Amino acid sequence: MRIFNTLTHSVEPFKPIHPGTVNMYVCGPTVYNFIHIGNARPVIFFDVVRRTFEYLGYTVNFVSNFTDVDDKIITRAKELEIDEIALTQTFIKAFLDDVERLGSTTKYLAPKATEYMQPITNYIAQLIDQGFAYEVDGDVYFDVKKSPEYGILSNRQIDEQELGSRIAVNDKKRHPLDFTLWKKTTEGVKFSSPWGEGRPGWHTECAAMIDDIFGEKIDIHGGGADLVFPHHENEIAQANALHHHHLANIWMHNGHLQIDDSKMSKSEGTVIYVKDLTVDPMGFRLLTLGTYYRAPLMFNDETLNTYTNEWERIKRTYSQAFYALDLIEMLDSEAKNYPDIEILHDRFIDAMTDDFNTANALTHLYALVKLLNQKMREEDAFDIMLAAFNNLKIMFNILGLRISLKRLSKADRHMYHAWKDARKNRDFDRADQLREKLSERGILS
RNA sequence: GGUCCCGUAGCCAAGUGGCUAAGGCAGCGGACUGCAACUCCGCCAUCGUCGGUUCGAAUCCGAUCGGGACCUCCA
Repeated sequence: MRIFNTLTHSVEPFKPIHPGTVNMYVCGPTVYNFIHIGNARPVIFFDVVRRTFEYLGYTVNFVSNFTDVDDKIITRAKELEIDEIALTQTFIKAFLDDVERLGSTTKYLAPKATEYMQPITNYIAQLIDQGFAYEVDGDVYFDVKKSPEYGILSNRQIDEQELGSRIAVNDKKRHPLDFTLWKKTTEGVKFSSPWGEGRPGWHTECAAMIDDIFGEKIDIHGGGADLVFPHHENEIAQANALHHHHLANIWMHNGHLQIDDSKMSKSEGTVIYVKDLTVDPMGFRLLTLGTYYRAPLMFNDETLNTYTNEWERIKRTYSQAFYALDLIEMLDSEAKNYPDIEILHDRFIDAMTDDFNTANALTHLYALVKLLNQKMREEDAFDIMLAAFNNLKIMFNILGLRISLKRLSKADRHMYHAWKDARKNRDFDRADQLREKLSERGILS
């Protein structure tokens, strides 16, 4: 397995800290709204990372947090005139529903900031004790000048930044890049701390959770490319201060989704939510996997339709093979080995282990689909069909492409054979009736 | 001002020094078929522009044009 590491800016061989185990953390959502299709990219991609490692035999400890205390949450709760707890509960559930719809697993450790106050305040206290943070009027800031490596991840010189380019400079800070660890809060949900009532800063939340949950450096830390600076830079600064390491061996960042239809641009304020996707979510998942994860992902109606149709095509082949094999009761048979199929499988895995090159992996999946279609046109190629089908299933599992089919009932089998007989006897009225029924059952497609 | 991406056929997208530039969609031409759908076979690009390095470049360097990200809480 080779992975591009933002920290070293190069592709590196993956070496787990503990053999056979991958400890990974992905920055989760701030739960104040539904997630949009851009948020869906890491949800899909890092799920595939996890599945790939699991296929390779690793135990993956996957953690992704919920930021459930934040200014945006306070603002949104006021807008909707509900309390913050109700708001975050609503959107945590909505998030998990979307994750499920996108075909990613929801079975992972998902710590909430509000439930980690003790570890977080302890973490901040340690930073103050060791001289890396300072308190001003109930706020606590991290002192970036105390961190000699500050800028190591994002390759920035702290004094060359255009200060206040987006946000007014806060004069309580010793240096404009100093970031908030604890923020004095007068409204909304607040927590007590040695520095008075307030709430934790976002950057310290993730760092403290990782510290508490894993207790050591982790293998992989992931998130969107926009998090490189300042969020992940700040996480590294804190870990470096307390533990003299970079928090994670490998930092992975997915590129952004680009909507090139101006009518749907962010500047127009029209955001597409995952919950509002009208196509099969698997089509969207395939679209996401069709592009290398670090490259920008082009999204528009045409690309969405292309991949949705592609998914229909793949699904059709899979389903036809499934029923063809079920009809002759071969689904549970032992598959033989065929070099042509082994090669496609191996190439697929090679692509996946080459920094998760899903775009290349898909070409081998397409080749397998084609092979399966060729074999289904032949009269008696069931052995090789079975082998191809089983391998396609493996690829589906790694990519998280979901399809559930029910095995044929006795009635289904009768209907199928009746259809075949009707065609043979040139009773086309009856054949068409049966074809329609079989299509409704999903057996013919 | 700083850091960093990208520009490959109508569309999406691999490839990052060397056989005739993957793959998919769309298109075109065939085959199969009771009809239709599905499916299969075949065809379809010299890599934004200019210059340089090299025996050899889409791949390296420079310039230029065009698009984009980040520079305090946005995946």
